Amino acid sequence: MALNSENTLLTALINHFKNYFPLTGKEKEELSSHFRERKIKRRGFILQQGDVCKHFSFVVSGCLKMYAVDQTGKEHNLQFAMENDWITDLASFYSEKPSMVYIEAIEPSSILQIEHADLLYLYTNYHKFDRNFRIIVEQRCIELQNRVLQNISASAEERYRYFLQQYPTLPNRLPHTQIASYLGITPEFLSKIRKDLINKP
Amino acid sequence: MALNSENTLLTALINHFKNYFPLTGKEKEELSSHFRERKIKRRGFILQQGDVCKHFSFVVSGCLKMYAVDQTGKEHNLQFAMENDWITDLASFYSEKPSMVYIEAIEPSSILQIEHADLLYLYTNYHKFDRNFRIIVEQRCIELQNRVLQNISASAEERYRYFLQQYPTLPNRLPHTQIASYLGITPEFLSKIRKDLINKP
DNA sequence: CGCGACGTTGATTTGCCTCAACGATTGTGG
DNA sequence: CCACAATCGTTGAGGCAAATCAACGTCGCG
Repeated sequence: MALNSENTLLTALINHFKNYFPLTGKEKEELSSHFRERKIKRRGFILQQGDVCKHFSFVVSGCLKMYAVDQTGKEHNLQFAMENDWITDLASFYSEKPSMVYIEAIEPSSILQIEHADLLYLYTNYHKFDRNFRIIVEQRCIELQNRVLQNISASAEERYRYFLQQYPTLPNRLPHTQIASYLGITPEFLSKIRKDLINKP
Repeated sequence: MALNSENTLLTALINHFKNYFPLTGKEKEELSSHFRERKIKRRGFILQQGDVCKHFSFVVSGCLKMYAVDQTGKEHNLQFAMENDWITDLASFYSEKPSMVYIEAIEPSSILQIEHADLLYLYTNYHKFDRNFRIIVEQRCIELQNRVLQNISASAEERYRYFLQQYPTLPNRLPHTQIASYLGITPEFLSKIRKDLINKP
């Protein structure tokens, strides 16, 4: 498949890699032959609990969430992925064992997906993909560690303030109950926090 | 520096890499010329808040902790690193900006450290180091995500049980107050949990 | 239209924290 | 080697942050 200006999804991915170590022409071609475009509608799943996570996904537009469901049926949001984010269940993807989580579109979304074997092919044949994905995962690691720090040290209100800083636009895009689930609090309590924040910002 | 059987610290590191993509002779030599051995005594620091984190460290023996200190002076443990673990403040290490955390030895420890520029040299010249560090960071990512899930979905008692499963030997090696700090609860409350667990296991 | 998701409010309960006190242990300097 | 301080683990009383449960109005959607 030739690269051309009409292939807008792929150009978003190529531009994304410019933030790391930019790709050569050949590497770009490999992207186009190993990543597959997919449109996901609202409430569509790209991974369900019990299935093996077969793809590493790049979000071109829209928004997805990854979450676990506990014994009582409650959902716990682990990650939101918007434009230019990556999302996958790393544990299931590399081990090829059944996943414990769901990945679901919150908005109609366009994504680019690569399969496990194809990504290994890119890793094996191109140093740069190993490097760029190392960096991508490192950044996710930093985010996760910050989130752990918040969780073990900060109150619900502080965590919400931090969330607003980190994702200023998200409260406009998704229901507050989703944010509450991400923060590890109830929707009722988040409602109270937001009321308090209005009075004393 | 020649490789020989007396170089026990380095052989631990080489053996560690056998879990990933094992190193060639040349790559092993690069390890020996870019990693530096260091003994850290109990309560010794390899990183203090405000300093730039200059090293990526591999723990050969002993145990270290990484923690943040909040406005009230309380410590919050982000990571324990024991034999064959890696520890660094990724955010500071790659950005070369001042760190927000401390890394301190809990036990007398032997570690191997590589500096930022030297690690970049290995990344640039050896595909395999980019790959192996990608995998190391991915595994840390999986751990961190599991911990976030625990934090947003489980009670203090459940988190402690999970901790015991994950690190069965740690409670013998370090004070419970350190574990409480890791779990995000007070030492007093952990004491109560442990009392309850004796009665109903 | 009517149903189901959402946001809010209030009353009540509970998980966990704070503070204070106490032995037991560790370790450290004289 | 001892004495004394510091750290640790535990217990209990009281308080607060956040959950639970129930109710209600709103809105978007089939």
